[in-house]
Amino acid sequence: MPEKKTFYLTTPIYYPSDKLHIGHSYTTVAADAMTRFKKLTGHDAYFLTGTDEHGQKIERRAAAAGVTPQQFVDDIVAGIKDLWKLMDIEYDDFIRTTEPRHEVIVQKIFKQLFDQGDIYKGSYEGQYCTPCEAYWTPTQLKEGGVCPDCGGPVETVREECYFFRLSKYQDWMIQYIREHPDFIQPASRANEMLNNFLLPGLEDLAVSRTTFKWGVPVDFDPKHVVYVWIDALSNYITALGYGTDHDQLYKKYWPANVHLVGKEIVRFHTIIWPIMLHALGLPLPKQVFGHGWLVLDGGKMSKSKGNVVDPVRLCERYSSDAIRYFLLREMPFGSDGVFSNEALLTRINADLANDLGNLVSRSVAMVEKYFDGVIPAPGALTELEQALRTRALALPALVEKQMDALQFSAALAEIWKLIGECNKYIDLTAPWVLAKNPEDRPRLGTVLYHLLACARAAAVLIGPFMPRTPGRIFAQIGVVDAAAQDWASLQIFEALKPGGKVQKGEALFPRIDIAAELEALAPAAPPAEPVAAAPVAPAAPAAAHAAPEKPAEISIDDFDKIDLRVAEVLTCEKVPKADKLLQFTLRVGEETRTVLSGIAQHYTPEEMIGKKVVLLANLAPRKIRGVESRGMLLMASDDKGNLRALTVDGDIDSGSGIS
RNA sequence: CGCGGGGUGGAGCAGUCUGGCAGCUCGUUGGGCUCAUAACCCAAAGGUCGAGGGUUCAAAUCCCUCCCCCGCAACCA
Repeated sequence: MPEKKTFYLTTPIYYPSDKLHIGHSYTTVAADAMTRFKKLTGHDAYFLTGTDEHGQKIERRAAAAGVTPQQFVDDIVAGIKDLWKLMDIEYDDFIRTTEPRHEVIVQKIFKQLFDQGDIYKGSYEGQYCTPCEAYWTPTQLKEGGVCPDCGGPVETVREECYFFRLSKYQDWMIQYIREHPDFIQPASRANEMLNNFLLPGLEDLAVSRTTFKWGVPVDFDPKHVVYVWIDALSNYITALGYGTDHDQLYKKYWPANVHLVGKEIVRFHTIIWPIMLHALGLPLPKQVFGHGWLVLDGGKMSKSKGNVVDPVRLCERYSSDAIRYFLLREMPFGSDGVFSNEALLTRINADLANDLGNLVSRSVAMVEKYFDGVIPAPGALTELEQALRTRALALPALVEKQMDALQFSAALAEIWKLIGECNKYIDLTAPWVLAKNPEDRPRLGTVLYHLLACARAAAVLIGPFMPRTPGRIFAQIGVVDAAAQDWASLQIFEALKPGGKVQKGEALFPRIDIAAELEALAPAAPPAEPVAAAPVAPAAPAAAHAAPEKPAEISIDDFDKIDLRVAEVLTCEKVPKADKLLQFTLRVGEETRTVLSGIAQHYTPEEMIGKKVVLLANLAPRKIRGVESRGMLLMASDDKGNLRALTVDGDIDSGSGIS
């Protein structure tokens, strides 16, 4: 018996500063499906996921929440593990970068790179804004060299810091990518890396920080902590015990077959990580696959838009298998895809309820009705059965081919062709007609047997994608033998034994009333919006849409702090090199002032000139693009991305107060 | 000229590398069937393949120019 082929697969380790959303589920479900598929096809597969728990952001979040960083991440990680359980994610290991097994090795790696001269101590000199605690590059600074964030002065600060010699390996990396066209997938991302980062030249990378404490200390220089690059990326080997004296897993599984990553972090996995490994003298992962994003109707998912999709809610409502199916089926794995509730529900109804669920239901119902639930033996075959068998027997190879290219959607489409064939086969053979003539009874048995046999094959094949469904199908169609549930059994069309009993059960995927569900899924009523019909809406500054929670109740005294004025637009022009900015000159009573507003995508300058608009007049001035903006124009916006300016009903002098 | 992705029936997409009848799912319309979860099956309508030019016997596909959309960056509500 030869050793099983190993297959090591990873997801990124997620940053536990918030609950995860459906996008994280997407990557992880894909990894899980791939792992299950490899295990099903006889590989020794190993699936790693985890969390990247260090860094300033978590340190601050924890402080804001009044807990230690460790408590903070423990809490969120517990929620992440619950989510993976809910979605039937069967990882072989879950690494947390705060675990000692990881931290010790990170220190060791850092030390080794330092000792061999690939990490050196230098200093980072930059323009630092103390109130904002941020460095700015010369190009980011505003006119007059002030902080782009707060408009205050910056100072040249020199911070001691360790650097990793990326530059030394740049040419090697370029050559490696060119010589290994499969290393970065999809291929278009390789071009992106070369053109954007490698060919222009790599700079050495700052790999330590002294500005925060929540990280792995550099053991030989403890005022530094190891920055995210070396800390987080190392997880893929520290989890395997690399660098310890119990490194069997590392020896067995490294190099990884594929790192699944979102397209936003392809860069780190295809430049920094390979160079790190190369410097350590270790082999590189065979492939980094940068998949696309789930994009929402209204654009990218983001907390500030309040359009984050919560996987827990969807799984509880429609079953994790249905959600897993949707994620894997809806779009090709490399591209972006649109997520919408309607698309989800349509998929569930069309593919799972109508095609698959109903096929099992009608097949089982006929066996019960015509054969008292006993699986009939097949008799003589016609071309129809031959065609069905040919397709079913060819299917495993087709699915495997698609899976090896990480084309989950295409793999599922192959399986659904068989399901479609079966539904058509029922129509062509019309078993209910056969049932009326006793002499057609053998033929009827043949037809029903083939339906059950195909359902069995489909059930085995969908297991990696929808782990809960095969068992439910087997129970209904009378598969009890474990030998009829594995990959090898797919080469035996008759693995389903005649004589067994079918058992009609609940609908596998109940059909959904889409209109009603869309209502139910609609987000809680959006906060009252400062709509144009209420020109003097005492609303929060136009950022209301960015805060899904309703603002706290305020008193009239609070409102009195806000100085709203009618302002007349004297001039308006586009700010060069800024997509969204319009620069206004406003008359506010006797006064003239300059205000910038990021509405260029909604209004042309010509449209605005002459309008009487509503100005928040006592907002602290702020420099934007080097121009001081004194005040803010009030805008109404909805969650569809529409934006309209508040104006005054009828004529009134500019400068008039608003209350 | 910052980087990248994209524009294909009403919607969402495949096909483009390697030129050869424009395809899939959903939706719409008509028909069939009654085993089944009002499911299933068949058929039809619907496309200047973003625009223009070029190469070719032949272009969604290759070359050139242009327009538009999205993401990153920048900036902003």
